[in-house]
Amino acid sequence: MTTAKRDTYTPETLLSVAVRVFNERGYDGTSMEHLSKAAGISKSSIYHHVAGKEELLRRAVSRALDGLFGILDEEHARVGRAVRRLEYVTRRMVEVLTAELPYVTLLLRVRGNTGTERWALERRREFDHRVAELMKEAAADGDVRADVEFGLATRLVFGMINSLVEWYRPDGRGVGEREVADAVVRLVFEGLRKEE
Amino acid sequence: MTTAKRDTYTPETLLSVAVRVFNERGYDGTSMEHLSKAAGISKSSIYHHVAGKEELLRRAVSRALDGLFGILDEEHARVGRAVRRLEYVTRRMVEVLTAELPYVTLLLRVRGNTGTERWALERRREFDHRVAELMKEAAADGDVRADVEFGLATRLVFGMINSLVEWYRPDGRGVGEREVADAVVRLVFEGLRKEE
DNA sequence: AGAGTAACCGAACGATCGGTCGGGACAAGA
DNA sequence: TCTTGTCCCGACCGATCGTTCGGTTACTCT
Repeated sequence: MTTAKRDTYTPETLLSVAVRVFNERGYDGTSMEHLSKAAGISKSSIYHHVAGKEELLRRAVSRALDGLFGILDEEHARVGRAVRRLEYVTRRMVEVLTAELPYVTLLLRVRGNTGTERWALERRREFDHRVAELMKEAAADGDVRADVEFGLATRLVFGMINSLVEWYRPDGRGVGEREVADAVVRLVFEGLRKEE
Repeated sequence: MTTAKRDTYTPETLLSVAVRVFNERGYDGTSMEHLSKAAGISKSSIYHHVAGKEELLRRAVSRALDGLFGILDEEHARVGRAVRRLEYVTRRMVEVLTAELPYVTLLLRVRGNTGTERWALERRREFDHRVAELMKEAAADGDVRADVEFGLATRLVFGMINSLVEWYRPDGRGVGEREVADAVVRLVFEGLRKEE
């Protein structure tokens, strides 16, 4: 049996606990004492698995960033008409956000107080820039409205997608991931007003 | 001369400094030492003007909440067809967010660790609920698309508007408040895709 | 001149911060 | 049985946390 033994921590399982607490209390609002209570082991035992608090943060935001950048490597994000690639990236972003929700949540809340946080912010800006390029291309193709500047439109669309981390909860019988992705794509591209 | 003397702090002027630092470092990531450096007075002097760190937070989020709830009392938000009221509230939210940017920014980032923060979260939920009711009415009128559930649509629209605090900076020659409000209303109601 | 007060300060408080240290319990391999 | 390594612990570290205290300066009012 390969699935047995599951009572001891690994860096990964400890990370999942830590990320949950980070999101509940905020990274700065979480002490190692909080983490030790949530994990059920002593504070010093945490250091047997990870180097410290900041490494937990680095592991978490790395996982989120890998998921996001992975989207840009997919075929549908690289080939085809820009507006179609933009729509694909939009949908995939929703999927990655919901799949890696706690990690992306943490990523979107870093403020830049430490070196790790500043690195995360820089990578985020890089991702945003890549998507903004896509929006720019779609605008050049004449496929998106010209009366909203592409940089502004990009930020607003990012805002809508990223807001998922503030309210989406995957458990139980809420809205499903597919339903959210459909709603976001519809609202972003077609708008709220009923089509006549 | 009534405009002279402006070198001593009042609770209000101290608040504006504190809110700026809170937004730069996060509330939990800001120490009273940070505040004293930013204000140019000693740590203990801060307590001459305000009761403590949490009172600064309470004053700040109160100001933001007053601005937001004030919208709902305005005439255009109370009378008329629901979809028109919704459009009005959307535009006014952008205006309040930009006008009270640092205060609303702080409000949107509270996590609920203290009593003050939990109170702020509760009032925010109340505001969100009021706007969701508006969306529900517009849907009942048949004025907004029926293929996106109204609660989901409300959250996504809130997400787009609230994302302003992550990037909008009023200084210098960036995008103006009016331009942002126009862009948000257009994207929310008409969508990104070019109209044929 | 004297009293009152607003604005500020340095020093210190107990508590908590992230992190270190030496060692105990226990299972596996020899 | 002895060694080795994993996993964990309580006790403790110096630093920093939000806050308090006693006092000084400077201005206003009488």
